[in-house]
Amino acid sequence: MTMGTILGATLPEKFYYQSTERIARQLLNAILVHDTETGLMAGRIVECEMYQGPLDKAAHSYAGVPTGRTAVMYGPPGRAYVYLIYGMHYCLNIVTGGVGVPHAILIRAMEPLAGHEEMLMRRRTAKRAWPDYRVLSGPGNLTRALHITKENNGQVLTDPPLYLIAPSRPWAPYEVALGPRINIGYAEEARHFLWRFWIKDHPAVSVAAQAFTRLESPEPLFGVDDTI
DNA sequence: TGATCGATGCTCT
DNA sequence: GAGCATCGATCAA
Repeated sequence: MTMGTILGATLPEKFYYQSTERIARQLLNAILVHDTETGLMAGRIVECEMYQGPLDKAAHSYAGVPTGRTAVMYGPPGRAYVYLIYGMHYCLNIVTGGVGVPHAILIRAMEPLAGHEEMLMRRRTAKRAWPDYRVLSGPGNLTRALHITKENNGQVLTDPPLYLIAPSRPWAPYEVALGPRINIGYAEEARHFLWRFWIKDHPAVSVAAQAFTRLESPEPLFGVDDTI
């Protein structure tokens, strides 16, 4: 499969003005592209988690006041929020929620579609190599493979180098699984919210907690037929 | 196959 | 100064 057969239209700005919950479900239909100096890399999003501002004790924006790190979340939606965690891993979020409403969606896993060699090279360590289908599994792993860093923080997602597109043809049928988010045990009642979405049984979903609490039908991608 | 632990630096209190 | 939206190596079984 070539990129020409995969790539469809770039998701427009108004895609990001839908509710965070709707965008999270639709992201499971979308493709993230990173156009770098060393080549174009792309993957289908298969797992994500939403974080919804002051109502959500797990969110960086829970305090409700912008800080140096979280300022991007308070700005217009459709931008990248990238932060460093545990001193060594970057995590990529898509800002949603509208200006002043600090929501974001963490991308946790993707299915590789283009740039496999580049991704595998970036993920390789001294002792291990990963199978192709797991090269973008895990929030820290996918940023490493796709070379997404602090440099991407605040970038708009409607233009290169980092942008979201619709596939040029529908994906195979799938079910959407919902469950609690990963590694937010500190978040009290919010740790029970079913704010993690993934494609049921997809092999690229991050290893932990495949067990789902609820199943849903896919959410059609915004305007895929007639609006873009 | 699963549990544990160390790495490593930034952000916010 | 404490803790973190993680990962990979190691060790036990």
